[in-house]
Amino acid sequence: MPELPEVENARQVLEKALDRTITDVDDSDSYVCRPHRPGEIAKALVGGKLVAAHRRGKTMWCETVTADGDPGPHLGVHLGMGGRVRITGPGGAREGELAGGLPKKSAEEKQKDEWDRVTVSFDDGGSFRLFDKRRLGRVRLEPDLDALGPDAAEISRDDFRARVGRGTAPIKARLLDQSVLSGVGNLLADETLWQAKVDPHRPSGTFSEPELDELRRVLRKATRAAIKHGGVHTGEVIPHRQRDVACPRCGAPMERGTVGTRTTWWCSAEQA
DNA sequence: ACTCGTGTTAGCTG
DNA sequence: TCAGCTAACACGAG
Repeated sequence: MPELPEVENARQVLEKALDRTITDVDDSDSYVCRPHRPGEIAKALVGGKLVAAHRRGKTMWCETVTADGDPGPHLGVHLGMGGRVRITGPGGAREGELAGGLPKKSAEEKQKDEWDRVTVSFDDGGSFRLFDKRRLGRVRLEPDLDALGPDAAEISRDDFRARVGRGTAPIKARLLDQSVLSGVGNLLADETLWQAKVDPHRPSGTFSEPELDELRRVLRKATRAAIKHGGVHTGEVIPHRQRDVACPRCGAPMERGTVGTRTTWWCSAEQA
């Protein structure tokens, strides 16, 4: 679920976990905490604090300090396909809603405790948890950011031209490649290409510089709007990713197919 | 019962 | 070596 806008939302919530002394870490889920052994993350963090929460693309990480106030390891957090950040306050009281996922379908959305895959407990009785039904999220020490391209919301015009405007794969696949630029997921890619009236199948190397500049402008606009409104599902075309639905702009049928291994929707008239 | 999926990545191929 | 593609991952939802 989480793409760049949801992760930015989650990062802001994660800031509520800063500057609280860590008393315990449950890192016993060795799949979510791979490649660490159980206890390894706990040993590195207990006694210290998280002091800053950063994000690049869909990856978050916290700076930490040790009990002595020296710089500690970075704590990487990735929400995967459906993870969310959950923060509790002193005494364990809930602090706001889960951050980073879909809007609630119903008021009584299930939140089983066993779906808290990693828990960082603080001396005030509160905690930070990675809530993730599917366990495709990750928590790890010293996450490697080298393989990530520039953040999709920050990438410069020249960088975008050079990184996106090459190769023979479909433009959609290029936008989804986190090493090219980071943060674009399946829905944000569809939204951006629809807004820009670009065929998702078109090879990325065939775009002119003005076309790339326009694509970047639309991507940044769609990304900012999604952050502001609470997620990619608030896009203009995303609600129209259904069978027998017309393009909300021109009325032509929306078409469905697979591009770059992912389910893709596009306007049969404007994005052909 | 069975298929799908808003993400990542190891491994294969040309 | 690299760009591009596929399967696998885990498990709930429809």
